[in-house]
Amino acid sequence: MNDRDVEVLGRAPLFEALDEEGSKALRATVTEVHLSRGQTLFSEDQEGDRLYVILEGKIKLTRTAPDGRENLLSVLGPSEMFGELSLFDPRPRTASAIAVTEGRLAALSHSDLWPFLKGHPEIGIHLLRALAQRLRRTNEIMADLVFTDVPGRVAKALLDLAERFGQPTETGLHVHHDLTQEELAQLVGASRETVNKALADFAQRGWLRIEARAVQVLDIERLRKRSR
Amino acid sequence: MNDRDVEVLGRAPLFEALDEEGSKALRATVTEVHLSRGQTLFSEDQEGDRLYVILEGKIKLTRTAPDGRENLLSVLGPSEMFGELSLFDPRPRTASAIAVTEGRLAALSHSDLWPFLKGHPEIGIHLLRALAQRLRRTNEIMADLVFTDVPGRVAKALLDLAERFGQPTETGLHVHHDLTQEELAQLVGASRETVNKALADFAQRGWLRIEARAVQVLDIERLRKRSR
DNA sequence: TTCACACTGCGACGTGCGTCACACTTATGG
DNA sequence: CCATAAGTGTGACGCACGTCGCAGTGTGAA
Repeated sequence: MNDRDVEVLGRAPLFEALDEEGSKALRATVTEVHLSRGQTLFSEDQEGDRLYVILEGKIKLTRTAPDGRENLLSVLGPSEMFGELSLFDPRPRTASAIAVTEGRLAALSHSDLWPFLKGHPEIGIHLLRALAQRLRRTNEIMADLVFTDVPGRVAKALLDLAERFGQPTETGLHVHHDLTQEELAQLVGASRETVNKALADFAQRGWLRIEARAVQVLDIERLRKRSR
Repeated sequence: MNDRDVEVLGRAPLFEALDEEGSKALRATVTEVHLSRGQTLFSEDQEGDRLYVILEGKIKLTRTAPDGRENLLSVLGPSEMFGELSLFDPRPRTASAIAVTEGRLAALSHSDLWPFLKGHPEIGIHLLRALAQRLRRTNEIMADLVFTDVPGRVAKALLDLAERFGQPTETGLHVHHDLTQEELAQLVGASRETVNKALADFAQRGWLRIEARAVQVLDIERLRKRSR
């Protein structure tokens, strides 16, 4: 693990609260995992005894309905944590984790974490905050599913991805989200075709340019307006 | 506060982890609040410095869209806790809390809770578990919004309410949920009319009988099947 | 370079559910 | 106990979006 990895790890809620000493001790328990695009890290219904922090790349969390249709809970990037629910609430995983891009993860096992948590109660507070934020965000998304139409949800998703993964350029904001339109559709809870039409409409209006697994946002204000 | 209240309070995640001594100390900081049907306990966007545990009655948590439409996040009963998100993640409330029935609550202020949390780290673990469970549940509901049709969601909501508030009788399961059809509709993210038609259809098939703010579930198996 | 397969683009069509309209029934508080 | 409001039941209608079908466009493996 290089210096950059240490920095990325340090921004995860799990490490944020720790001083250098504690952080170093926890890092010592980390295993590194390498994934290539499409590879499954864990699947729904499996027992889970690990928690992950992304060092590099992107991961999607998906749920599969009994009939095989999928929906995407979230797309996560560097410094973000997942798989922790089964640490606090020991049950099988309720989502699968699949690599959207090639990447590397830091894996922390429950058996290492438990004693550490007890020895460092300040982490608990940070984790509670992280979960509270997630819960708020999830409630927000639920409300959107009920009240906002598909184009609006697509606009919202793009803005969120732009905020997290966007790179400013001369012409606008380059958002390399690495998602196929199918995945984007699963993320907003709509069909691939409808999402495609919404994107085409936005492009038509000059709000963005569509690229392979990416968009160039040209008029972020219009997009923002459409998302409300 | 009577013995029964103490017992109800003890089943809340906040008290669950405490021994009699700790529990007693925390109870000493509690203020009791009385509400009548329709009364608002707190509103969206307000600063929140309190957390509540229901002693008696039911509370709904609602969100209001900019255009005034509402959606119901959940309906809570005795021993259930709410308003804690702003304790861990200090921001204005993201939902309003309104009494569905007359009832009584135990209110705990953040300023009393913080030092207590630091002195009793075991509570943190229980709270993490409670939040993890809520997050799982919320993800479940989100998936239903995407994949399940309105009658299916109504069936699911009824089964959930039945589990939490149902009373067995000779003829079936009496579920006095105390919700109007309008509220039930907001809970499942549909219009009042559509929910009414779904209920009428279930009643028609003999799966349940509709009563004022309640249903008699007659064939829980059929209902369960329809919910999947 | 070529073949195969994944991804994108787009029109035709059907339908689940929201909206509107209105009648009827049940609470409730003055 | 009556008046008014709140809640329930049901049909007519339209539209957003899902499904289907197919053509065009990468793109990566051999």
